[in-house]
Amino acid sequence: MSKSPDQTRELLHSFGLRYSKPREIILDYFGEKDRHTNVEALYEALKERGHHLSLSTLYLNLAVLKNAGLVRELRGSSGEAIFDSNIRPHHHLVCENCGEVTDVFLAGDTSESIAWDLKNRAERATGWYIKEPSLEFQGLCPSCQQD
Amino acid sequence: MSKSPDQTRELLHSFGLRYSKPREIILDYFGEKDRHTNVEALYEALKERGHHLSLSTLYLNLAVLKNAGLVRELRGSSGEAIFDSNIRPHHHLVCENCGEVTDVFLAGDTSESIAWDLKNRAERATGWYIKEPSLEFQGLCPSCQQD
DNA sequence: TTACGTGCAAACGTTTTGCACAAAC
DNA sequence: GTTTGTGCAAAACGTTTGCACGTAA
Repeated sequence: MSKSPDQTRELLHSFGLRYSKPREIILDYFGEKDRHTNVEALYEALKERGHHLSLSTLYLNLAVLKNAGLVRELRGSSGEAIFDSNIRPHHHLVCENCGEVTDVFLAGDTSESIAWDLKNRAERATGWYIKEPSLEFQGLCPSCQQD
Repeated sequence: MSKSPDQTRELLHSFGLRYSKPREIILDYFGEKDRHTNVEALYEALKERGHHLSLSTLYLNLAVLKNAGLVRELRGSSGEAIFDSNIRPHHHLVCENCGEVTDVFLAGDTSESIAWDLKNRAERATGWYIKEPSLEFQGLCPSCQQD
């Protein structure tokens, strides 16, 4: 469900950000469905749709949107940035072979409470502050398991 | 407890690897205590001890030692490789501010069984194979919490 | 003696930066 | 009118590679 330019403008303003065309294009892309994409892939995907945003614009705006809390950043198996449009708390599986990323929402809020429990215990054990009890597992996606 | 060259040679052979002086130097460094280091920091630390190993030698050997299971690799908050000499199952906290990494061993084997439980449930929910139920939390270390 | 490890320098992919111009407010 | 965003090109950064030489087995 893509938003109108005016809705996007309001959304950005409500997060304290200026409106710009590139920001609208990026948010439209992410807003369509849950997506995980690295910057190069985003660049290509937008180009295919006729939107030629420079890589520096993408990097800058992804950082801005991330700081505002509109997207999440995670790391692929070789360390590249991957941006996730789903900001509801959930976990990730990253395929070590092909780089594919999938979300995991475990049944009910149980997985969240387990993650919170781990977070709380780790905080007590170490004195650290843990920002987000979101977990990233390395593994193999179904199709890469067949090798 | 640093090993003698002969012990290091045997250790490497028992993992199917050849002995070399750089491998001994790296293993000695990691063997002294639990360490987390990125490649640049390892390079500098070894140089201070009078060991001038090239970066390519470090990268290559860290990959070799990792594949053999003698060290673990994780990712820092900006995506760089960090190598961990402690290969017992445990979790990590990564400081988003200064990059510091600390190990978390939660009381008893409970945290491991929780992690295994999460792993099993995520595998069932998604069809993925999850290699290692080791978790990496992003957060702030005690000294960076004071900012 | 054969396979493998080393160091150097060059190449590589990803991300950041400096700058002149344009757009948002 | 002032502040902020954009695109380009160049630079920076972490990592990998090709190659001639040295070392382990």
